[in-house]
Parts: sequence; C-alpha cells; structure tokens
Amino acid sequence: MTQRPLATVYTRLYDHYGPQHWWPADTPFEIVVGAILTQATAWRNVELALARLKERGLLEPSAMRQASPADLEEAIRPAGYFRAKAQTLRGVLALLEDHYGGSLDRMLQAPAAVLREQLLRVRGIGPETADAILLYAAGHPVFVIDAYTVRMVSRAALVPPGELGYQRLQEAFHRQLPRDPSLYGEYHALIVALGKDCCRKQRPRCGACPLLDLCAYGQKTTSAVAQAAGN
DNA sequence: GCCCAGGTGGGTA
DNA sequence: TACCCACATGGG
Repeated sequence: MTQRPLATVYTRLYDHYGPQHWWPADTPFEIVVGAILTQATAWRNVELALARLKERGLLEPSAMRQASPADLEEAIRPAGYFRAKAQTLRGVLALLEDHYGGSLDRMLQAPAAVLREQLLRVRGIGPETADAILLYAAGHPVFVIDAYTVRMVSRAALVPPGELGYQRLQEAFHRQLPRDPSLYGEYHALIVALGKDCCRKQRPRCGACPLLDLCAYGQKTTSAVAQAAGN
C-alpha cells in the first residue's frame, strides 16, 4: 500500500469507469433539491420526482416557496419519504429567505464553513447532504462521505478502523488528495459507480474483477453501514 | 413477498 | 457510545 492509498484508489476507479459527469442537473437549485431527494433513495426515483417538479414549474426557489405543502409533497412523492423531504425543502427555502434575501447565488457564495453550519441546522439535512450541496452546487472542496465510501474504505482497509466516522474519514480524504472540487466530485461519483456495480452476492465475473479488493462483497449493505459513518 | 436504494433524527439502554 | 426504528416509493 502506498502512502496515499485513497489517491491510488481514485486512479484505479477512474481508469476503470471513466468520468462520471456529476452532478447530473441543469441548475444549482436542481442540485440542492436532488441532494435532498436522493437521501436513502434510488436515483431513478429522484429523477421521477424532479421531472414532476419541472412539469409543475416548481424547480426554482420562488415557485417552490409559493407552492402549498400538499402540492410540493405530491410532486416529490415518487422519491419516497415525501413528507419529510418536503419539510426539508421548505427548510432550505426558509434559510434562503432569512439569510440571503431569497438569492441562491448569494447563498452559494457564502463561506463554506458558514453555509455548512446553516445547512446542518435545517431539519433533514445531515453531513452528507450538506457536503453534497457544498461540493456540487457551491463548488467548495469538501469531500462527500456516503455509505458506499464507508463500505469501500473499510472493506479494503484504506484507513485505520478508528477513522471510519464521518469527520475522520472526510479528513483522511482531504489529507491524501489535492484540495480540488472537481477531483472530489469525480471521486465521490466513482465510489457510487463502484457501489452500484460491485457484487453483494458472489458472481462468476467477480473473480476476474480488477476492483475486487474494493468491492463490498460480504459486507452488510443496510443502515448498519450508514450508522457506522455517523459522527 | 422481500430486499435495496447516492440519509436523517429520535428513542432507548 | 451503540443500536434500533420510522420515514415511503419503485424496481429487481
């Protein structure tokens, strides 16, 4: 193992999967909304919800703010947890209104540490969602840790067991990689690609897979992993 | 029918 | 701190 195993793994993933072109969205607001809707939810279902928001003209801050709670819930229903997520979306709109005069641009230009604290105070936004918004919508060099990341890192023993909590693991990525938002964005997307691709049940092709040592085969895939990532 | 998906927050011991 | 559980929909 090299001195910067997380950097080595990035190269291997990039060589294998190529660029992922994340975050898939037309506007920064769509990134913010998508980051909330995708919590514990397949992206396919998020796309359904985003399409419904677009159809209804609700995929911009002012329109979403004016929508009734029931209409907002109905629009995002396919993404699951729709009542909780609608409340979270309204929480972000309130933050936008209260601190940035309703201007998303101004919010995204705020210092990363300030915005992160403000986002974490919104009910329904935890460290992963806050960091996804900071990275992909605001362009801050903040690494996003998700369940796939914890699974890969623990499976391949890329950091000591005591560093699997969200903050410690994030620090390890920050330490071992150049402080570059595009790199962080690509890396997180590649980890998700690996997580979706790799086997949970052993399949014939697994033996030949060059990424076998990173794959989550044999690991629990449920909230136990996510919990391990909790602070 | 069962398991899982790009989490979060609240409760209990 | 360490687990549990609710939250909800849609696809394999």
